[in-house]
Amino acid sequence: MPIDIPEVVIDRLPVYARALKLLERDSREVVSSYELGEQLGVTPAQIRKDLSYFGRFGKQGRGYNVHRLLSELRQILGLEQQWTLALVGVGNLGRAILTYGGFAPEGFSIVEAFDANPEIVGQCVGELVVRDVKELPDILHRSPVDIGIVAVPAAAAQGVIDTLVSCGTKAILNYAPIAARVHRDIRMRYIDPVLALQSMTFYLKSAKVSAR
Amino acid sequence: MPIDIPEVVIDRLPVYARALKLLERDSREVVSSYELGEQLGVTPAQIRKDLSYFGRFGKQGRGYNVHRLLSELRQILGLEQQWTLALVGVGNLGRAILTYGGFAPEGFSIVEAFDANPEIVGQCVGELVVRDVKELPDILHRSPVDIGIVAVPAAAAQGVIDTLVSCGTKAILNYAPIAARVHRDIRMRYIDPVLALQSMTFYLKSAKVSAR
DNA sequence: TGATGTGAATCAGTTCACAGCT
DNA sequence: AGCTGTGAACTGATTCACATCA
Repeated sequence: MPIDIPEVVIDRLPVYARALKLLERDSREVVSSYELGEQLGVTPAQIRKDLSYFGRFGKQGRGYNVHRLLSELRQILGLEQQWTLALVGVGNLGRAILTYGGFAPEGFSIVEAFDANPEIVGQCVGELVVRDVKELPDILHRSPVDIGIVAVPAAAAQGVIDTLVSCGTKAILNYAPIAARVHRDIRMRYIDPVLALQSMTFYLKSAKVSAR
Repeated sequence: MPIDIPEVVIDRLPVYARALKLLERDSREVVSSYELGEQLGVTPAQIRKDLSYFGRFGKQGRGYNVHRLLSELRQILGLEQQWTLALVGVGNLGRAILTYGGFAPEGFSIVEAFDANPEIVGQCVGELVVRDVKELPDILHRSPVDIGIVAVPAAAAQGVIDTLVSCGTKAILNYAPIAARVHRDIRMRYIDPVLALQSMTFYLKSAKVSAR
């Protein structure tokens, strides 16, 4: 059913949901596509068109009921559900991910953590005991997770991703700086601050004169 | 000069550069758009078209000289230069950013760190002493940085971004979960793992059956 | 009056396909 | 023979503009 909806549209829905959450917290009852667009730096037409893929949530002359629209979006995106995640790689970065407080309130709970380093295996980080990555297939076959988080060095990342996929993981959040190759029905998102910086410098270059 | 080149093209160049770096390390002399495309999951035509915005770097019948193309891309993107960054927000996340080893080898050096919490101000993290964010305008006016990194709570983020911009910062890497409003000649990149997860769940939803 | 929802028009990005070079 | 570079064709996304409704 939810196919042939452009992926860019899906990517924007969580942004809308986040803005609506703020509006709801401020007890706003109704919002127009114009106001929402203003807040998000998006055209009103874009918002209306995006939403129209999923239904008719607005009232002409009035706008959208904030609570109603938020709840529709949460339904559409599956944000009402609880999602389980397994983290692979408990170095600096992995630790920061484990202790980051932003996932749990959104329904994302990291239920397993793996590392290859024997000095790290067995450590407690937060609520979790770090497991040996060798046990990953066993553990995840027994109780699969919805999403894998990859925070291992570049050289190990493709292997880890392949293993996760072979355990039935259908979505991966990859922090490793590689262009991973996966079957196209596996969802992949990249968190890659270096890439982000390297594309901005193109625009800075012309302006930049001297070193500090 | 470098205007009306689509932004998506610029975003892909660092990806190409990264792949070329690997090839160079493996002492590969020449690579075709086909092979590069294979490795990156991109069509060869895309690569050739992207590169053609900047020049004719290939040899018909042969492909691209790896070293030459890498060095051209580094030039185009400004990766030969050293870039200075200021971090705002030295909580969990900020600390992870400061200790992350991936920036420095790419020429990005964090030269200032700011926080609003008096318990954090004055602490040493890595090489840096954390400054009070109140001193930020003074310090950055005196010695500006190229890029700001924002790792403060959502509620504080827009204010911090405005301050950075008023100090002449032209590019911002934003880790805060907000849709920031900035003048369009300020470059902004978002690092937002929650958004990434929330768009993937849309696709998982249909498949998901039971809870763990 | 003031907003939505949506076909149609436009704009942007990708892929095709092939001439041309080595 | 093999691959680049690039207009042209195509595909996809955004914006326009307006009928429609509260």
